[in-house]
Amino acid sequence: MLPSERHAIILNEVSRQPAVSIRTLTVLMGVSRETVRKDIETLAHQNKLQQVRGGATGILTQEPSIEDRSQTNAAGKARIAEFVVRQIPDGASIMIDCGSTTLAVAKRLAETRNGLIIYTNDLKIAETIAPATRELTLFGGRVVVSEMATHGMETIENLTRYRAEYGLIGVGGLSERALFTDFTREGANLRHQMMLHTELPFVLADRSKFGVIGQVVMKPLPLAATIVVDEALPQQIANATDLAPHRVCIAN
Amino acid sequence: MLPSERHAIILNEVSRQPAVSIRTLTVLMGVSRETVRKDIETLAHQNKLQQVRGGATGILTQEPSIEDRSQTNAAGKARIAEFVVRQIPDGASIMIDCGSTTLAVAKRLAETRNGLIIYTNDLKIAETIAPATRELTLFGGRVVVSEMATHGMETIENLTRYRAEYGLIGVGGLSERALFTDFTREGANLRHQMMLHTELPFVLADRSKFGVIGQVVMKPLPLAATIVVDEALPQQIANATDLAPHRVCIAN
DNA sequence: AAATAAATTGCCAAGTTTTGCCAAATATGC
DNA sequence: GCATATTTGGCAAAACTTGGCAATTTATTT
Repeated sequence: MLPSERHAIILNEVSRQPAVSIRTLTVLMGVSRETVRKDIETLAHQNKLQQVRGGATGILTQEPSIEDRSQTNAAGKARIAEFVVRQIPDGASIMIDCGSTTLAVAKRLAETRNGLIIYTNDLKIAETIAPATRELTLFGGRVVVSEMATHGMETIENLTRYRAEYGLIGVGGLSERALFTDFTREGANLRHQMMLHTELPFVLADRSKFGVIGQVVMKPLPLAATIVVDEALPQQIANATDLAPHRVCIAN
Repeated sequence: MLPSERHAIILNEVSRQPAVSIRTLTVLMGVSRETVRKDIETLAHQNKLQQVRGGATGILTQEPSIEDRSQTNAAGKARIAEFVVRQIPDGASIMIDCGSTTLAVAKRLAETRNGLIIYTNDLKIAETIAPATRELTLFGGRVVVSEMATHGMETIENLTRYRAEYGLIGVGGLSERALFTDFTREGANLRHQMMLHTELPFVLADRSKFGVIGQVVMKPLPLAATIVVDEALPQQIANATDLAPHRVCIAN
């Protein structure tokens, strides 16, 4: 039994089960405890699995990134993600905006769908959803390092060449006075263009966005846009007349 | 038993099983250890299988992730990285090709430089080098998932808008007969364009590329191109006349 | 619930086996 | 007879096993 064979077996085991014990592996492969332990050590060093006392577990793809925004109202974002994913079938073409809310949807899509055709300007989303794609297109341009996403004129130029069935679009804020707002002109412009280039744009706003007013007011949404929130809109916002023509869905 | 017979048998074995040991093959074919080892060496060199300690495995045991490729000749790549980084000052503008060798350089740049202006088509490189950048531009286009980099016509269109002082360009193979080669037409084209859009293109080829012949032959390099290797070129390659006008640096 | 005993596991070092690599000798094919 | 292929032998490096001991976990007793 070659080392590489053993490695393949171990990786196969941890991929099928949450964890494997060294003991199990020794009888399975007919080598000593110590050998198995060192194999696991090697593989752990390569980030192929995680070494734990008595054996190994699969790598936890959930890296605890310093993304504080992803933590904000994570439960609400997960509910929105679950709701939106139910509307989208395998093989759909989707344009995905950057942001923590859309990232939550991308994660869920990666887990439950495949053969997708994806367009995005967010590097992290691209990486997350890559395994579930048939085609993956990244809009080029200047990278805003704090968001790890491309923005600007060139990005929009890139974007306007494409058209997708579904759109997943975030917002900076959603308030009574200004309705949809964003923090940068470039971001607002990009999001608006995304909505224009998708058949069914979903505008995602978890409750941490309620009452937030950004510096840039967004143009009125296309009529096809569906607004998805994780709890009922505050009365003042819901009454805003400009919101009336749009479908508002509460994910739960 | 002819060499070609043995090769056929070995390839047949690795295609039916995940791995074969040298020992098994010696009794199967009735030849010595050393002969089998050299057969495997030959076939591995032709990319027909993968040589591992004690035997061989099929070429597609599992997708050769970027992490794995980064580990082949990691020491050589690190030396190349160290050498190249010494040529590049803080604040320089650099165009970086995708690949494991260029990734090694990007890592080192991130550690020791800052205020860089970076252009790249590789998502992983973008993430790695982001903290050290003053400006970071990603070329858009279709993402090749196995490499996590954009390729194709649109990427080249994006690229041709820019111009940088330094270029870090990888290669698919470097051989006597075909000189610089690549595995895809798109990749070769992209790399060529990158060289045309930089003042000082560094072509990086660690020794794992020596003797490798890709399907696509690259156009002659611009005269400004400097070739960086981690050990002296084999004599046959060094003698190739097309290489004469270029500066060849050995990193050590 | 606390203390103790038993079993499991991690880690280390020494000893054994296997393997890679090199060079010389031998065999094979043209 | 010459060039190439293969085997052989030897050495160093790497991998594997074994046994021991301390640390940790689990079971049992008080």
